Amino acid sequence: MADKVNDNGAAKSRAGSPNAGRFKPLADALAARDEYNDVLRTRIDKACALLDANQQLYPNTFRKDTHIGDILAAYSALDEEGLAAVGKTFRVAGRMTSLRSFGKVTFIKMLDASESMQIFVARDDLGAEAYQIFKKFDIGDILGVEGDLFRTKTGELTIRAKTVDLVTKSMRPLPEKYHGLKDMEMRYRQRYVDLIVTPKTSEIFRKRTMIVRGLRNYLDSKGFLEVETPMMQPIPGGATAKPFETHHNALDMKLYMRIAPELYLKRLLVGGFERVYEINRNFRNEGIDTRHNPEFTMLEFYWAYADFHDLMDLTEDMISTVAREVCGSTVVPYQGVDIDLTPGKWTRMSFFESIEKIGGVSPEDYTDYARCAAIVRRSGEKVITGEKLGKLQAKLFDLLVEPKLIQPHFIYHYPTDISPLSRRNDDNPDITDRYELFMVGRELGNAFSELNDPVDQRGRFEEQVKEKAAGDDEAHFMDEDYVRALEYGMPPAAGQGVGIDRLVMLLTDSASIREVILFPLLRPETASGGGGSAPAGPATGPA
RNA sequence: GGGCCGUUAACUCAGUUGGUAGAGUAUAUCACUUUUAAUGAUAGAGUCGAAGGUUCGAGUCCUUCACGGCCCA
Repeated sequence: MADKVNDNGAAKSRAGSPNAGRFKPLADALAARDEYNDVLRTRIDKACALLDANQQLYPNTFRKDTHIGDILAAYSALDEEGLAAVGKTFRVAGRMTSLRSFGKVTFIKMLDASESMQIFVARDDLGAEAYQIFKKFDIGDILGVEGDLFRTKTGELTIRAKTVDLVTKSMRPLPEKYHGLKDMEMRYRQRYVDLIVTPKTSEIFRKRTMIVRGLRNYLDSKGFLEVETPMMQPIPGGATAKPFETHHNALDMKLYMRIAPELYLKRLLVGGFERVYEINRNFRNEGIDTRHNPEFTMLEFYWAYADFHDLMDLTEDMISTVAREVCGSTVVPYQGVDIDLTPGKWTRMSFFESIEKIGGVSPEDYTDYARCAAIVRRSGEKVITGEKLGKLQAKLFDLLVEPKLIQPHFIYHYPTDISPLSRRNDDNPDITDRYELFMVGRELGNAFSELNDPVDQRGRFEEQVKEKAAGDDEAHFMDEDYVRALEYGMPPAAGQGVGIDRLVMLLTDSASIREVILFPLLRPETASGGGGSAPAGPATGPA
């Protein structure tokens, strides 16, 4: 099939090469996917020619001694004379991302893990033979360069190459240098390409790491112990969500991917750990949109001998500290709006007060089942028969209040109906000492004083089991072992969950959760569907 | 699950009332020893997401499907 495509002269030269056979599997695979175009053919021809010239394509012998970022940091301030006085050569390695050739002299840009900088490659510096080889290298190849520093006529700090070695041949072309990679699907599917050509993308993921590290440092400094609890659970608990199911063969046992670590972390409070946290993945078998990915990262932490008021103070301090570390300010821009995370500026308002003041629904309406249901229906949400008042009120809140909470808000005293793991308020058993944290119109955290009365907890689980039986597949399971743990006695405590992906979205000004997850879940590629004609994975069944 | 939008060269995008498919970048060849999206010349490169339909004729109109994006539930 490949033979039928018009070949230019270069391919004919490959036909006579002793190394041509090495590339046949690649060419065949590309042809089978209808990807075998001129550009790829030329790359193979050039790679073949390099082999013919005894040039290894993937040597692991070059060793760099300097990162580009270190060179820029140390020498950006020096003028031409200062650079000449450095009297040192540097060995750098990275990907060639652009190339401007003037015949006997070429400027390239090299990108390594730290930064990008210009390299000046002249025939007279390399020697004619090495320069001929260099001219076979392509944009996208990983090169190793040894050279010294100088400034070009336009003043740019540049490495003058004494040697240029091929470190890794790239067989595929990079996207266009000016417009970059715009196709969202390809950016997500081929994140490796996105990371090469979109500086903003690698910046987001560096920041993500800084954010997670900042949270860890903060909690560690407060005496919290990081722990790891099961991701595969026989009884999924700790949240209202649909779990993924899986199966353990040797034990012939149904297992669920966890929807939250909560119940295990609280078992640790029973066990005597007084401050614990976990940062890890949760899995929820629900829809995918700009703020939901089936697997997402959550911070949960539990603090004995504290209550939800203590948590609010800690949360303000923790998030503003991380924002300052990562963004340099406690005021961060998000999609055109400045969000003020400065401690003390976070609004604290009760759930019902927010429904009245922000949602514009009077107590006569939201405390009356029929009126509440009518407002929910009018706002476009369904009311399920037998649904509890607390659930309707929560829907009211979601519809009328949440989208309006742009600046940080702690909304506290949630209805007990929808808070099966929270401690009841001492003065009013219908509400709990629970809050949720909102900003930019979405939930960022969920926290409460923990319910540690085993009798109350058993009753709440039983309520949930009834709801599950009535068809609510998000309702909680009964967890006898958890209740048994409480029966041993769990110290009074408060705990919180923080959605890390959403926090990263906020602190990196990202509109979609997929921008802050390296490999967001996508449907498998198909031969005819988007994202280029890339391989269909094993997940793709017959049509 | 519903609505809207997108899918054209490797990348970024044009494509008129339906009449044989275009540009820039990239690639190849040539020229060029200080460029910054280098420049100039020449050339090659397309299953117009897939499958049906309407039509003398479909990138364009219709239907279904796939993948993605945004909004809603």
